[in-house]
Amino acid sequence: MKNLEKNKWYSGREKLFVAVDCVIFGFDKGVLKLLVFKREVEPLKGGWSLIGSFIRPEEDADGAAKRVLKEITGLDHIYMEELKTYSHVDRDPGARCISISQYALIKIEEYNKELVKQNGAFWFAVDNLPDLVLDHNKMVIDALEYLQHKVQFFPIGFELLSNSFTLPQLQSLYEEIFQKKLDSRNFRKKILSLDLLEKTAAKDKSSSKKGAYLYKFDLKKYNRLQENGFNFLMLKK
Amino acid sequence: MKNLEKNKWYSGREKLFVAVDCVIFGFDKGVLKLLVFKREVEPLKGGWSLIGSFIRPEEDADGAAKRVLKEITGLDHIYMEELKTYSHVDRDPGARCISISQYALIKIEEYNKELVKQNGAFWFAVDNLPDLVLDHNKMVIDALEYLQHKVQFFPIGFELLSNSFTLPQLQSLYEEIFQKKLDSRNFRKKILSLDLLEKTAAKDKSSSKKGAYLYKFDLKKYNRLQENGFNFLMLKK
DNA sequence: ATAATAAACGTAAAAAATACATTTATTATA
DNA sequence: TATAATAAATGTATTTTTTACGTTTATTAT
Repeated sequence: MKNLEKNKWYSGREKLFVAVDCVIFGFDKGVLKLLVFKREVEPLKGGWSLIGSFIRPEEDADGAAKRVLKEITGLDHIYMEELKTYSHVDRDPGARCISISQYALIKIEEYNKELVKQNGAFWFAVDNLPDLVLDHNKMVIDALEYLQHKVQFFPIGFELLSNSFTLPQLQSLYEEIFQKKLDSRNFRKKILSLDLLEKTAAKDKSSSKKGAYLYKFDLKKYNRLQENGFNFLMLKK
Repeated sequence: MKNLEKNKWYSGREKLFVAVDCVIFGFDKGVLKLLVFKREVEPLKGGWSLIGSFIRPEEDADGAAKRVLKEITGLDHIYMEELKTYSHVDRDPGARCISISQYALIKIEEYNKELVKQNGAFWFAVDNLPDLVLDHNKMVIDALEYLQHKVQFFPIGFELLSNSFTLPQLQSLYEEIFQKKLDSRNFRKKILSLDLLEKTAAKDKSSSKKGAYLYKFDLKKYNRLQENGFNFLMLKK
C-alpha cells in the first residue's frame, strides 16, 4: 500500500501489453474442435496460435474478445466467458504481456468460411492440436477443464449446436466433452427431466433411416429454473 | 489480426495500469467477514477499498496478490484464487487501469493484528459492508457468488477455519456462506461420509458444556479422492 | 442431586441414479 | 412388396443418495 512510487514503472516509461486470447470451440459432426491460426507477428511468426489481440484504449477485455471473434468468424452474439489471466513475467519473449483468456462456443455451421480462410485460421480436433506458441497450449488445457466443469452445472452445451438438434447429437456432444460414453436411456431421461427442451415436429434424417426428432433449447424455461437455484448435473454413466 | 499498428498505443506512449485487488475473507465466530481498508491515494483517498496493488515488473498477478496479502496480514501460504478481471474503460477515474481480482481465504485468528492496524485495515461482516470505491462492491458480490459455487464442489471451507475445528463450527461456516440453516444430522452424515476429516481426541468446550470433538482436514485423503474425480456436493437441506 | 445446554447419533421414507433389452420407424434392396 | 438393416425411442427394477425427523449423552453450574 505504501511504496506506490515504486510503481511509477507502469506510468508509461516501460512497455506493458495487455491482450486477450480466445479459445474458440466448435462441434463438428461428433468432434470437438478448436480454431487456431498462423501467427503473423514476431516473435514466433508462423507458429500456430490462439486468436488474440491487444486491448485497445476504447474497449474492455470483453469488447476486445468480441471484436476478435467478429473479425475472424463474422459472428456476433457468441457465447463467451473470461477464463483467467496469464501473467508470468517471461511468458512472452517479445515484451511483458499479460493475456486474458476467454473461451467461446460457436455454432460451427454458422461461421463465415471466407473470413476464416482469409485470416489463415484452421479448425483442429481438440485431441489432435498442433503445438501452439507461448503458453497457448496451457490455455487450451485450462479451457477444456473449465468447460468440463461448467457444462455439468450450466446448460451451455447448446451453444455448440445448431438452433435445433437431436438428442443423439446432444448426447454425442457430452460424450465428446467428457471423453466418455453415456447410456442413451439414462441420458434422455435426465436431460428431458430438466424440462429445458422443446420437442419439435421435425426430424433430422441425416444419420438414420428412422430419423431423430429435433429439439430446441427453451430459454424461458431455463431462466425460470435459474431463479430457483438449479443444478444442471450430468450423469455418472 | 491485421491492423496491429493501431496498438502502438500500448507501447509506452500512454499509461496503462494493471492491478490486483484482493477480496479477503475471514470467518469470525459464525460471521463471514471481509478485510477492507482506507484508500491512501487519490482519487477517492479515504474511501473504503479492497486491498490491492499495481503489478510490478518482476512479479506476475499471483505474486502481486501474495505480496499484498503478506504486507497486510503477515501471512504466507494463503489459499487464494484468481477470480476475474475488471477492465471497463472508465472504471477508474484516475487512469486506465485493469484490475485482476483475487479472493483469499484466511484463518482469522492467525493474521498479524499489528500489521492490519498499521495499514488502516478493518474487518467488516460481509452483510454489513460499507460502500467501497470504484467497482469494488461488485468485486465482492462476484467473489461471494463464486465462493458459494466453489465451496459446493471443493473442500476449501477448511481454509477459513483453524487447523482443527468442530463439526458445529464447520456447519455454521456453511450456513453462513449459503445463508441457510442446515440439519445437523444430515450435515454430519454427509461431511463424514466424504472421508476427508480426521477426528482427534481433543474437545473444544468454548461453546458448550459437553464440548465438541475437534477434527482435522486430511489432505492425503483429499488428494486421493481428487484423483478419482470427486464432487464435494453440499446438501439441499 | 438437578437443571441446563449443546453435541452426538439412527432410521424410515422419498427421490435420484444406475443398469440393462426390446420395439419402432424408416430406407434400401432382394 | 416383403425383408433386412439401421439408428431412435422407450420402461423397469435395483441401488444409492437425500431428506425428514426425535432422543440420548456428556458436561458444567447451581
